[in-house]
Amino acid sequence: MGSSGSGCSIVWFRRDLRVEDNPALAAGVRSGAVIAVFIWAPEEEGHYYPGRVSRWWLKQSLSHLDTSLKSLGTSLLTKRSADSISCLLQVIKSTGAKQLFFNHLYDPISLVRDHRAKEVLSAEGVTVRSFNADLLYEPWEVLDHENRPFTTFAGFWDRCLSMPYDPESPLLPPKRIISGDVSRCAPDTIIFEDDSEKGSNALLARAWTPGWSNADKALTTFLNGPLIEYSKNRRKADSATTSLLSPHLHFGELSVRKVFHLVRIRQVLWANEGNQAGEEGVNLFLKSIGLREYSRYMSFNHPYSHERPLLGHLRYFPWVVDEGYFKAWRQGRTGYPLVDAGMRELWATGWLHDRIRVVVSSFFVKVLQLPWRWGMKYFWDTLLDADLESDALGWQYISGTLPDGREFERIDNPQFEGYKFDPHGEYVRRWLPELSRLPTEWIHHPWNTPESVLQAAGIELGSNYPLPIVKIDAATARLEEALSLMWQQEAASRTAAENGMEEGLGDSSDSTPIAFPADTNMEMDNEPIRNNPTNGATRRYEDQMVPSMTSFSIRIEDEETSVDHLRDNNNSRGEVPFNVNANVNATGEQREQRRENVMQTDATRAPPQQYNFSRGGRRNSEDSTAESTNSGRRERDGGVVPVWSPSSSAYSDQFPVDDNNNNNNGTSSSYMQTHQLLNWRRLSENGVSS
DNA sequence: ACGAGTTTAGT
DNA sequence: CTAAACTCG
Repeated sequence: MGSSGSGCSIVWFRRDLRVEDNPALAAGVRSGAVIAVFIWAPEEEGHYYPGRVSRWWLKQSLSHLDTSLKSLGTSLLTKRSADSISCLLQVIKSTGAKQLFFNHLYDPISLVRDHRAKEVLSAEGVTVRSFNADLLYEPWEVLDHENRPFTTFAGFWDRCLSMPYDPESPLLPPKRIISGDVSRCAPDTIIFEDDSEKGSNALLARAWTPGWSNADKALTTFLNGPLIEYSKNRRKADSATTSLLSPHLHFGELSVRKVFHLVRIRQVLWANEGNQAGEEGVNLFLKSIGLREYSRYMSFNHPYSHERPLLGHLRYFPWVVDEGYFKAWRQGRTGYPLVDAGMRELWATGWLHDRIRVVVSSFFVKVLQLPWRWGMKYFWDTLLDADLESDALGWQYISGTLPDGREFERIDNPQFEGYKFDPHGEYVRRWLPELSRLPTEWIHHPWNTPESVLQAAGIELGSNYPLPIVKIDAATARLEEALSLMWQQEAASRTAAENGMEEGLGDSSDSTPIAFPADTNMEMDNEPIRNNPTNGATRRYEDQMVPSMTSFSIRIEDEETSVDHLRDNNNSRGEVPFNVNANVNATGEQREQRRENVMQTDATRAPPQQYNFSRGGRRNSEDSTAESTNSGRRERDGGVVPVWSPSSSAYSDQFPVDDNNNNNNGTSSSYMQTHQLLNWRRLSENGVSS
């Protein structure tokens, strides 16, 4: 039966570890014999080597997938390599495969690698096709009325929910898979955990069952239960009423399109019944799905956003580089019970309620004023559902580096949040046994608890539970100071730029990020922490400067050019087809075609890489902007243009003239775009669907 | 990333 | 008078 070699196709599994609604797999099955491959190449991830619990999940999930594939007639070929592409080449050579199918990823590393994979393998005569399996809509499908990417979540999500066509319907799993011949291609054994990790991992299996069909069960459970109460319960730190789907979603065990469809069915049902709460819950849940979508959207449109704040002024924020603070935060010894409980839970379980993630990260950035990339990296290392795109988005929101994020100057007080999210202190008592006898009245602020009460509860502050490592009012003052410093430096650098100094003042010379601390492996040493971890630690202010990403060349323009740029730049970028919207009124079949073509086209026009929004708009300050919609401050951190090919680093063509198209006199490409926009409108008016 | 309470802009 | 925008813990 092994249809020997010729003509068989490789389905390259990555973060789409499911057989259901997997377009790449479906395409492989349609075209004949299939070789399913997973390549473990963590070296490619740079310092984002997956954490222990994440690797544990991956291991389980792969073995689950292998079992499913075996029942369908093939199996999963696992390879270990430092370089996915050369590994694919090797598999292709040894099996004679003629096609490669895979599903899209949107993290910066994958964008570059997958683009290269297409170039390299196509050059070898392999047909390469890629698909959307991770999103409701591809990032380039969701544009504003001027065909530019949205810069706020609200705009983005509104658009997603009102697109003229529905997300693709989920595909059924294949009934049978014809196995390609892998007899000449030896599988590698992948080591996902070392011996020291096995013990800790054993506990995980009690709480979680990875694997796509288990994901499906988890989804059903959620839909039939917690979803109705979702809006009610989400205020609580403790509730088991979250969907618990995120790790499944991260590894693509669950199709977000399926989730969306099933949830929408519930929504219609409950709307008909007049179930107000249920409908509200649905909207909230969908919004969290939307944030996940948006994280991919942001990553695609601003691929450096996991390294670098999107609002430029944050570049000048004097982060407190203090590993003592960092350690206290990690160990749950900050002196703020809600924060500490969260950090202990994270450490113990790899899981944290969404609400508490906000609390601990906000504390990290606003009170401790540590560089947010450290926190993000710690989340990456410890979360079971660690997801670079989602976490980058989350941390950027918290850090106030997004136009619709929380203002930076506001400090969330863990004491008040404690009584909001954990009104009875149950959550704190569960994770901080040393406080378990403290009455609810004091549970979220032990530092001003009367001595007698503390004694009765067996607490000695500074000894078995720390005093606050930073007081809130001190933090507020320090934050104010830091912010004014930041604005000063920002202004200084702006005038420097205006005085004709080098435009590209963001490029590599002054742009090393604050390095991760040496012990970023984050394993918690059990050394008891002193009362005040900052004693003796040198506290210094440093810029968190623009990191240099090896794969991209980053350009920072000044304002004048970026405005022009906004209009007429069609910066070239490999992945996005120019005519993405061209057949909006296409049939489903045509749309599928389009879907499959996406990311193969080279003559492409990206939506302008622009981030010139005003933040906090209305409270207009010193600014001179003439932008019609934005009245407030315009950030100088305007267009940053990722260049997709790692090799083409020279940025000679700052205003590339479009050679396929008629020339660009300011609005050229918008002829097409306006044209398409009309189609879109017409389409939705006619209610055409496919 | 909130959400309840309050102010202000818009019709 | 309603909706959007602020404020604030």
